[in-house]
Amino acid sequence: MPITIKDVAAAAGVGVGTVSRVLSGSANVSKQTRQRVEEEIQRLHYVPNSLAGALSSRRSGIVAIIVPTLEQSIFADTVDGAESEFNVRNLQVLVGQTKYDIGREAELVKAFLRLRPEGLILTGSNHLPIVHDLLKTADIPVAECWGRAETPIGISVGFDNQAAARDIVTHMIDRGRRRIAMLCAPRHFDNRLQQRIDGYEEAMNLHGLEIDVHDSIEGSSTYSGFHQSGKALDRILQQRPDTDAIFCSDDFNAVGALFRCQQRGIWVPNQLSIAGFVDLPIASGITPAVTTVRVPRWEIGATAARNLAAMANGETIPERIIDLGYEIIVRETT
Amino acid sequence: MPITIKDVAAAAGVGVGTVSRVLSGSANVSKQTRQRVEEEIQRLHYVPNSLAGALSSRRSGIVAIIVPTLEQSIFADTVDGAESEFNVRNLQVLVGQTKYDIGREAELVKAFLRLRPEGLILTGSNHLPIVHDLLKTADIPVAECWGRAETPIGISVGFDNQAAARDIVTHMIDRGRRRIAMLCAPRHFDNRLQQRIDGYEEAMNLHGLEIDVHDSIEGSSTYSGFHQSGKALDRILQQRPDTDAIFCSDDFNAVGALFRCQQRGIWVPNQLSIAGFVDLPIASGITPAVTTVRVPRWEIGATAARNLAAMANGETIPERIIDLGYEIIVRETT
DNA sequence: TTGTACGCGTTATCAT
DNA sequence: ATGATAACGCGTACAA
Repeated sequence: MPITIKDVAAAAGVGVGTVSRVLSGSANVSKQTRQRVEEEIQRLHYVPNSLAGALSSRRSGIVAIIVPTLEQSIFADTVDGAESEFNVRNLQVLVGQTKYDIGREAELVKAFLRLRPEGLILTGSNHLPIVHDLLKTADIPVAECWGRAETPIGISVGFDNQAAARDIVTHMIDRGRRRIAMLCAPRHFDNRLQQRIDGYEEAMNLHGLEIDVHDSIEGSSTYSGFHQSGKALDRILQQRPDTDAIFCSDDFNAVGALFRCQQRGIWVPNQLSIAGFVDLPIASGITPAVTTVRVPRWEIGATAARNLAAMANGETIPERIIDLGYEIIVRETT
Repeated sequence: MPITIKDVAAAAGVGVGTVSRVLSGSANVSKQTRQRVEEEIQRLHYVPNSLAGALSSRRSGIVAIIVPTLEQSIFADTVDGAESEFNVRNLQVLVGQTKYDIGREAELVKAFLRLRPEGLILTGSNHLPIVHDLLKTADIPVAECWGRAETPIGISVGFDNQAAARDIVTHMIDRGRRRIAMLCAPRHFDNRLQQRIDGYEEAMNLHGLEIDVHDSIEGSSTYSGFHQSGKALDRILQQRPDTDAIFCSDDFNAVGALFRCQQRGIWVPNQLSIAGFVDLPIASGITPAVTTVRVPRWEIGATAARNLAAMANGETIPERIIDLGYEIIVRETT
């Protein structure tokens, strides 16, 4: 019932090979035949079956990207970047969300691999052993994102979370703060947040300051609003009223803490200094604007996509570890 | 080189048919053979080729969703919902961003259709004619989202944008506001924003009030921060200093306008009333909390996915037009 | 319960 | 420049 390349060939009075050549833009087709074939393609609304093409050519034209979540626009921006770059290269993009579950990541990898993608983007570098096995035998270009993997499966595209955290905490110390607490989002099965904690501790230790890390959320539930960060702020100040600065593992928590300060009449930054991480639009939008670390979340996806596409075409990538850097954005909260 | 079902069959000493049955969970396989086959699958890290399977079975296990953008987390939440529901049904999800370009949408549809998806989710109901043709001959389940299409291609999953806008503007009128301006995001090629304008005008006309619609951004560039909404607010108040309320086409613009008010010392809601649309986390997070229309953005994706999956399985859907409704959330800015 | 063989819709090779 | 035909890797009768 569905119309195939044979129907087109028959209608145009040529062989299937010729139609295939027209479709792939091969030069070895005469002007007239090409036009006749193209007319039939139009007329019959013929849509080539890529599944069959992929099976034969061993190139699926499919790529995949797996992120923790599409909420909060953090990784969504990475998917945005990847999709944008893949799109212009005629690569179709599969997405999957792990919801911070390393097991679901493995399931997604397995499912995607069946579709024989020409490249795969993963978030972070903490994967189940089976994922490593699968990826090794699949032998396709792989990019691990958002961190700085020392021994990446394929390539690594991201930035140094620990150094970024260290730098922004150092900035607060330079501003005269001494009792700096850290407000941290749920760490799930991810190690990027741990790296940020490490960076915080690195800076604090270097200056002989006391470490004080708090979870923004009790238990392991997922982030659901600014009020949670506000309550976490309350807890911190209750335990240590002389806290003079708070480093948050992301802007959401920083903004939530800031709102709570405004409600309680705590003067930011004079009484309390606040810094975030990621640099979401809201960080620069609110007053006072939030000091934060700008991370290249869109570029991470875009760069990973570009490199994967190149590798899929047999090109060789100069650097296996691509560090896109970060930037300390000093605003009004510090 | 890559290992196929034949390799597994040979290794397990059975026919390919048996391996296929094991893979599909068919009951007609003896315990022992099944186990032997499964062992070999494990040992060889065999990953079935879905491209071949799809070609043979005529079921790709692929679905696709096309949204305007993944920025701002508005449609990203819809993709989140869709992915979540598709995922539990073992359907792999292709995503595409139109970037508000109706032509890019057509290209994406064309490209996705080659992969023979079992379902397709589109945003809105304004498509190029070619898209209608393609979809008609493809004959697959299609869902149009975020609006309330009267004559959907397949099904429609969303809410009544015009009624929602009308209701929230009516709410402001009920609160005693008379000079209500509308601050509108770039309308691109989308008609949902036009429907919100229609709703605003409907409410205003009903009460004999004067209509005053402003673009949040000069030209057609895309939204890039709260300050743009702030400048738009300045323009509105400059032209009509007696404006006593502003209805914004989305929360970003509402929040941007609110921030500007705070900077300028304009007392919200007493001096100026502000309402948004969508109900993003920031609307309830900031102080004063923003009155807005809560729209079921995650549910839109999830519901579309569930119904598409059902239709792909040959089930019949009771309603072609699924209206998920909306909710006026009155907070502190009105 | 199991194996065999055909067909799915392409691409690619080889003649012509 | 073009046509015929063999893979590609799997599902699925059908036969055994």
